[in-house]
Amino acid sequence: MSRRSGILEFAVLGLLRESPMHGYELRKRLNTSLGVFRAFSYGSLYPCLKALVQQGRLIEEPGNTSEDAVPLSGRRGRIVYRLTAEGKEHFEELLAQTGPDAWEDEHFGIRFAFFGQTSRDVRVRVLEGRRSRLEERLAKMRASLSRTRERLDDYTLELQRHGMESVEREVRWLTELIESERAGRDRRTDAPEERQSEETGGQPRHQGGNPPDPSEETT
Amino acid sequence: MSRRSGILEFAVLGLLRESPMHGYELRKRLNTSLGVFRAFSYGSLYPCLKALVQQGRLIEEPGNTSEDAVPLSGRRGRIVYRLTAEGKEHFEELLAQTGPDAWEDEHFGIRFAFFGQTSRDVRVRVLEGRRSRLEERLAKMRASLSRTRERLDDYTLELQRHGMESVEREVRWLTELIESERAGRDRRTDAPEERQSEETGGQPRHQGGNPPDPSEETT
DNA sequence: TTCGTCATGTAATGGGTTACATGATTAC
DNA sequence: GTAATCATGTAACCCATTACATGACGAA
Repeated sequence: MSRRSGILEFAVLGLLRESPMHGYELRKRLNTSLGVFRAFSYGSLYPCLKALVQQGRLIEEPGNTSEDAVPLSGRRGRIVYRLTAEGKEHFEELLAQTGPDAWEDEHFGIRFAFFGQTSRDVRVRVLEGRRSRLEERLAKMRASLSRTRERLDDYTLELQRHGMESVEREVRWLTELIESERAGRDRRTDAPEERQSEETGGQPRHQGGNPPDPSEETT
Repeated sequence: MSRRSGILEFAVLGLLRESPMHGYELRKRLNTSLGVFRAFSYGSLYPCLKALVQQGRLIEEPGNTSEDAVPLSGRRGRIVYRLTAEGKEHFEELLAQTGPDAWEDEHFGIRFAFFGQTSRDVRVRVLEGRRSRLEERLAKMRASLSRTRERLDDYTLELQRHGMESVEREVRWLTELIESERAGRDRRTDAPEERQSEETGGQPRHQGGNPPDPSEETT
């Protein structure tokens, strides 16, 4: 019950995979690192966490994360959430999915944000999917502009012009990204299995234990 | 009951002010002219229309819009909606509002789309509101980038970089628009009341009676 | 006669927000 | 001792979507 699909679950699992956190902090990260697009509220976050616990993807642990300073007497309850093995597995399945959802406006951003944990071929597929999605949209916009009836006033026109430019810009951006993904050795359907190491610089995941500084609210 | 505020109502009133239409056509216009951003479905449109009728802002009229060709036997029911005097008044009130909602992502686009029917000072206020909203956002992004802890991987970084560029681009766009609005004579809080005529070319509103061509689905 | 498009509608659901309630801890 | 921030949670609502049901009409 309560499918709890959607973007939030994905983001939560992704962030918790990097390191365990409690809800309050999780929400902040959601609205800074990833939150350029969306801002989540506690009203959605906590129920989501609960559901994930019930599904066995997360476990709750009592407070004091790892900070030896300020050790016990952690503020009130302070429940730290950690991914279970099952949760990890589930997240990896989600990462591997390249369904048409992956390149819709809302999903794409969050997918991209976790590209660091995504295999190269999935990355490329998502980028290409996104690009062709946008190209469809462009075609439609151009068609609608050339339809001379349906006369729009100057403002509507300006709005569409600006919109189209934005989309074109994103297409160029995607093209660059795709090329640079391919540049990392890959003649397409040849090599038995890529070794991935220097491609993105291989940033270390899971450094575990965040600095004791909570940093301020986004307001 | 059923507040029915939101964006849809605004768009519906705005489109119907330009000329009466039936639901099906309305929806198409929603998804082409204005729909660069949002796509509405019948499931929201029809209930909205009904509510507006109940509130006395719209009246339903039976079929055959004004097309002398294909005169009677119009496809099934075909209910044409027309703004009442009260509806018109209500829409004008909405147009005049410059509450902080007006420059949020979702609202701004639709507000802009009806700038043709908006007075210049409101236009400027909305544009400026939007711009300072985006500038706030930029400041926040820059702050979060300079916070060196909170180390993000390359992809997250790239995403934020691209996001910031997009926002900066929109800010420049807004600035140009604001300047060109001001260029239309206006030394700010001086002139008793502007006469508006040549500012946007004064496109004729309300040409009344749309062409008999329904134009195709956006699919 | 069947298919595609036009055309209208409803019930169930979805995925989130707002506002509220609670309380501990820290800084002044 | 009081205000701000940290921290967790719930209930009520919002605004829309999906899937479905219905049916007329024109063209192949």
